[in-house]
Amino acid sequence: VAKNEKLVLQIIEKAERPVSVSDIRADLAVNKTTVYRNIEKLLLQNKIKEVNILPHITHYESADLPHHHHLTCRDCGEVREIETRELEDSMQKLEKKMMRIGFAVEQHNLEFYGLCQDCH
Amino acid sequence: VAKNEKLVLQIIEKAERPVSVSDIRADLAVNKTTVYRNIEKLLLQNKIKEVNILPHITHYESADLPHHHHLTCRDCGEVREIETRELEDSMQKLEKKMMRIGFAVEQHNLEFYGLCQDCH
DNA sequence: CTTCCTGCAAACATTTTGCAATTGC
DNA sequence: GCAATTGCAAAATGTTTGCAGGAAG
Repeated sequence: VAKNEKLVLQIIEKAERPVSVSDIRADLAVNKTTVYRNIEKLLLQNKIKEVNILPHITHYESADLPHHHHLTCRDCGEVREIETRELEDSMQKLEKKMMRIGFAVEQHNLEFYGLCQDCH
Repeated sequence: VAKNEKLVLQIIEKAERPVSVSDIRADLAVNKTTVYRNIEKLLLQNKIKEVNILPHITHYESADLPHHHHLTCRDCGEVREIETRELEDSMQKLEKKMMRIGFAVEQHNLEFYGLCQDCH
């Protein structure tokens, strides 16, 4: 396992919120190409996941985290993880329904946007 | 109301699935800057909505459509609208819970990805 | 005449690719 | 020595901005 691959993974795992490529580069003095390539490897190994907490900038988080979704403040950008246990039941029912119409759901992406307490 | 603004809106409204800027440009021979600027106006007037059916390419759809979400095939890219009425109840409960912890949810974004019948 | 709209070129941001140099077994 | 990893420059996308010309009222 290459050194930078390990370092990129560590940065993603230790962060308390999803990180972007530029977040990683702020912590690790390597070429951006190297970052992208290591992210690709980590995605293929299912060690990290892509998340879309904001349009146009892909963020990544550890794949070891329990299933959850995000709450992002449109003002300060704060990101909070949110438990959606109740929702997952209805979600699974829905996905089974989709299966019956021939669509095999592999993934869902749920993001909440709004204003946090401080910005409100 | 400018001519191109109206034309962009018509393209978005008549499409049966969310369209990207390049989809619009394939139908309308105007500069890309014009498309982006008209989209911005239409968003401000709440006539259209941004949707993230795929990473890295913003799509738009009419804001007149009833609230719904999308099912996107990762192979052929087919997009289907999906009723999520059951889900919206649990979703609203969740959003009220978030409100109680001081987070005012303004929007949620829910996308499903998988394989359609043909690609399966 | 004045405001709004458009096109063009250039800038920007994110991501990808080709190639040559380097590292590590 | 060979395969995997890296850096650099360049390209490919998607999006934004400044400016000048043209359309519309």
